[in-house]
Amino acid sequence: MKEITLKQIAETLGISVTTVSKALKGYTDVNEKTRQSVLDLADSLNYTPNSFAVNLRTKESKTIGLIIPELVHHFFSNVIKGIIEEAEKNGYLVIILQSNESLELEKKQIELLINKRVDGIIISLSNDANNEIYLQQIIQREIPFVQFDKISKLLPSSKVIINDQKAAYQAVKHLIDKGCEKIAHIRGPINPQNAIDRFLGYKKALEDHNIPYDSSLVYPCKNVTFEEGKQFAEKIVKEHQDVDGIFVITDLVAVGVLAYFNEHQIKVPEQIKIIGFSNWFMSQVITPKLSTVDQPSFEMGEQAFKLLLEEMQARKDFLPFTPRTIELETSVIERESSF
Amino acid sequence: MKEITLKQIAETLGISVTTVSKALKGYTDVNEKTRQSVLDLADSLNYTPNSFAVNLRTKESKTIGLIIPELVHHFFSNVIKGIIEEAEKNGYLVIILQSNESLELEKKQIELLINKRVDGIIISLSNDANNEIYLQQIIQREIPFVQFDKISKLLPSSKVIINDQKAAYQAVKHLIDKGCEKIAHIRGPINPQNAIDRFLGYKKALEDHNIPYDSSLVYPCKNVTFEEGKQFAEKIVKEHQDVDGIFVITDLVAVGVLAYFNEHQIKVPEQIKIIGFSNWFMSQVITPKLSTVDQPSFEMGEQAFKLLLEEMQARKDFLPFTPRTIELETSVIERESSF
DNA sequence: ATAACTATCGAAAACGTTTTCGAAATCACC
DNA sequence: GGTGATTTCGAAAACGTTTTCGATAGTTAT
Repeated sequence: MKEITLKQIAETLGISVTTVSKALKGYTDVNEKTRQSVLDLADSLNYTPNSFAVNLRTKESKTIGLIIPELVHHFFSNVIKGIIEEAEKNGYLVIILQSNESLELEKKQIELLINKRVDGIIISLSNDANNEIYLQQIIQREIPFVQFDKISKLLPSSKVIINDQKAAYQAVKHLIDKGCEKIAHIRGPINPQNAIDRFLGYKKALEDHNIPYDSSLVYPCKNVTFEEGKQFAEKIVKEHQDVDGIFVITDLVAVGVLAYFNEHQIKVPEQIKIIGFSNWFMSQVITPKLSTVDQPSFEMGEQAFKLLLEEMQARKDFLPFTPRTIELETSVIERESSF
Repeated sequence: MKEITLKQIAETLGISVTTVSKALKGYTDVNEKTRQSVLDLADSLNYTPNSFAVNLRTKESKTIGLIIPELVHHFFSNVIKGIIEEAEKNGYLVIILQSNESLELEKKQIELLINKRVDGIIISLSNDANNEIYLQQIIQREIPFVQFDKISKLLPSSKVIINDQKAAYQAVKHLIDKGCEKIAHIRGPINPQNAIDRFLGYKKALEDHNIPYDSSLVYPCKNVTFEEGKQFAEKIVKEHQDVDGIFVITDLVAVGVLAYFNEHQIKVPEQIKIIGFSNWFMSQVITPKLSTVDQPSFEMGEQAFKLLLEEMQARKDFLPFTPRTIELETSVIERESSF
């Protein structure tokens, strides 16, 4: 039950640890015969290098950290999947942590990862995060670092994003094209960049189509939940009887809106048209099926890891590295809720 | 930008590495004055121990591995969340891998984790896994090991499960109580233990209520998807016009069934009543709302980690350890699809 | 004064690997 | 047979920590 080490192999073969190590790592200065005998013995003993020792020696662990606000979430699940698969292809493992949208926790998680000495960090910020010291610290320590989705523009790191403003613009334009003339917006919280951008896209689409902007038609979520969707739906129809379209920050909330309308016999899309964001799976199975904006979540994860890998390799080779930003395409998906 | 080490602290303070280490770790044989000076300097330099060296020295990494069949999955997302939170409370980090329901990948992932020398492994098996060598290997190597949800009874490890047979029995009994007399079952794949147990629960419930079992009413899924739900729904109504109830292996598939029925004006629950399994979030937002069996997924994750921790600590203290199995409670949730 | 403690420190080994550098042995060539 | 090149090997240092085991100096008891 003892662990197999280079030393043991060396002793049974009567050679030095150095030679064993070299044989296993494909160095050329080892005789083909000894090389084979090492390989054979290592194989029969099921030898695998002690990763703790390798980490210490090479100063890397082939492990990255990932921090997201919320695990039980269709969009983030897909991103995680993309990151894990791409990481595995390149020999990296992924440690996942949750910030639960709490600055306190986010800070703690980052410190955990730094102390753990992961080779790199990928993060989607919690709602209130912006340019905190603990985030700058990552960059000061020259830890490879990629932001995605909910980013801080102030932090000079690589980023994977969509053009939220443009995507929102297209969503709202879709409602206008369908005949909506008074469009409400259930927006995300005040701070996150993507909530701001989607709001700006909403506003711009109205302006470009000569619809006056009315700030009382904008409802900011606090927690971005299904329940909030129901609450805002009620508020909207009570405060503005003539609203005929709603653009919602994300599908989960939009589904809440639909649920309220279904319960209160408000016809969608006849009376009010709705479009969500992110293309959650459930959007296509509810009644009526929810129009939305598709966001390439899996690909976002893949790209995030690729950017991180670029930086990790540059740092290892002492090459200069300048952060890159990748912007992925989105598309409006028209379903029953906006026919 | 250099890493702070014990050696550096020792040199600036003019004392030995040993004393610095002892001061930081609270040994009693170090003078209060030197102790304070060490703590102060370490603090101002933001010293954190190099985890690679600590791992090597202590032979543990405070990291566990988690393998699940599929990340984008309401049930598993919740379990993961439970595991991560409980792990973090106890100072452990979690590496997550996906088997994608492939034996090949599952084997590879386990080898990755073993080579990584994680302190323990938690797994929910892929559908075809049973008692493979690479699974036995975990136990032979005495790596702390916990199975949950999709388990192999043959592997002597701790387990966190529900009583699938009982839960299925109650689901089917619920349909019978509601007046169903010809109940079909869309079951999971052939191999997984929980699919088998749910099927047995279905059968037993029929028998106990004097409803003849008819194997042609049982439809086994291959991939357990939304699409399969739609396909089987069509098959069922074509092959058995008089079916008045369906018990479905999991909500995702049940939602597919509902979707087909909605599209083809088959009234649920009037013509056919449906009950799913697992209480996915979307079940409460579709029309009609889906009855289901609630499974405490988050708690399952918590318990899984707790069992793993028990074993990790026992092994560290060279205490004997006997695997334990925890069985969590389920409950039928009655919604519109079975009124 | 000596003996026996106590308090405080540090040298050194150990964890298992990687890599540098040089030594020894073999070979080729004139 | 001497020179230089090539092949093959291994000693040793290094990564940064933890822990054992003495050593020293100071203190108390006799």
